[in-house]
Amino acid sequence: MTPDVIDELHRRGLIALSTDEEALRAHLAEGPVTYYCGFDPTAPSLHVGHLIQFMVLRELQRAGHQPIVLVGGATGLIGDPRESAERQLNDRDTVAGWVDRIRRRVAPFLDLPAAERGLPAPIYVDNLDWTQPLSAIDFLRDLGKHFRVNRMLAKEAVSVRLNSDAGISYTEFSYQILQANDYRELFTRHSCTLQSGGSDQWGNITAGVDLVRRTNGTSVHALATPLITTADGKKIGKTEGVSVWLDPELTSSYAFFQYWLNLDDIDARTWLPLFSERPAEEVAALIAESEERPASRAAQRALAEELTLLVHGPEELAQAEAAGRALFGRAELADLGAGTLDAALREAGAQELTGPTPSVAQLLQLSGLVSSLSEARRTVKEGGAYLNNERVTDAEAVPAESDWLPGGWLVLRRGRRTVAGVHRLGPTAG
RNA sequence: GGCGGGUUGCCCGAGUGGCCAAUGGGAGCGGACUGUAAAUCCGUCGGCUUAGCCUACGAAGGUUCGAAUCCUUCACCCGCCA
Repeated sequence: MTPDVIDELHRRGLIALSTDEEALRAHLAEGPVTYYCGFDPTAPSLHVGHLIQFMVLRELQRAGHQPIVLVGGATGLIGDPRESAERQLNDRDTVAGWVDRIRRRVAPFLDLPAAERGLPAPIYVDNLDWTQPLSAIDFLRDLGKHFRVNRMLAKEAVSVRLNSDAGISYTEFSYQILQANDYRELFTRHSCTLQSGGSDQWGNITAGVDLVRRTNGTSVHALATPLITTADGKKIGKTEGVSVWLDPELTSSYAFFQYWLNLDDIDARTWLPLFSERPAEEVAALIAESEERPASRAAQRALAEELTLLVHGPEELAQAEAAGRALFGRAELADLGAGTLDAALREAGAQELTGPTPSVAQLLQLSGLVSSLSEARRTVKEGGAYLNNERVTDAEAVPAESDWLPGGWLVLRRGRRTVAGVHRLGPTAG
């Protein structure tokens, strides 16, 4: 018999909040349970923070339960209240596009285990399907009657906003009703009896639990993952101020791999159980290794490998690793084969150049390492710009013919670890 | 609808006629030290054809030799009253 799912989720630190846990445990033990987790399309892609939800979904699937993945085509149009400020509404076409894009990228997490190991294949739903047809009368009579404004005001996200200068729009205030209704719809349509989500969603999740109980008389269940932050209290998944996305068009597999590899020691150790599906003993061994020999970056490496494989697949993982070795290894750039260099730089980020060779400052801007010429000049002045691994001292200097590496490459680097390539077409002779 | 308060750079927040591209803090970025880590210290932090110029202090007008700072109108936010 497989170990109890709830125990396993606890072991990994994936449960921060739960409705009656013993009742849930018993419910899961009775047989396959249909459960869901929702994702709102607030951007073209999910980011690494969302991975934690898939960890929960995968554990439950592995235990034989039936996953439903909801993409919030409707709730994405309304906006979940954030504590900071009102959201900017996105137009309908944009949101619909994001729904498609997110759904496509999410498929491998649950479909693959279904195909490979005969686990229950996920059901995909969009709450636009049942929210769109709701009329104002339906909404106010059939749903609104079940909600006490007093309780709605007490939800944390709402009360924080009420007490802030920003206030809260009626639109966002209504959000919890829609999410609650999702749970009710999935309960009636698919007998869904468990919802998981982030602890920041707890208010919305319990609103759904309450609604189902009130309208159907059934006690359904809920789980929430902890809010994952770095040791210094920042949100997961931001690097250089930029989100780390799951979509390879927004974050390359190389950048994704590097994100995990560059975690600081504390975060790598605390996050390892959360994100790694390795057995408990292996996880413990990796943490011990990381503590004894931090320079081995054992925990970081394990996360980078495992998650790049999960999100991007085996070929992409191999390339991301090779690129990192090539660009950060001890080898001289000139000694790398043209093929290796080519692959590495294309992973790291490459720009094509046509026409005469511009100055170093312009190359830095072209490569995307800096966003303006002023910043390029500043970076050079600060001693943070490198051409082919050699520090650049004159921003206006133009690389010589002899600087072009085999295959037509210039390797530009900003700071210790941000690398990009500039490639020119045609034969390098000339 | 009335009265009062507010809107400054990525964020917080000073600045109430010239010395303001704008104090300070945070974030970010770079350097040193390291292990492609953290901490620490130092530097930097609107743009450009960079000893100069341009654009910026919610928006639009106006006063002035000169405005983020004064006046008018508009928009939005907050509070109190109706």
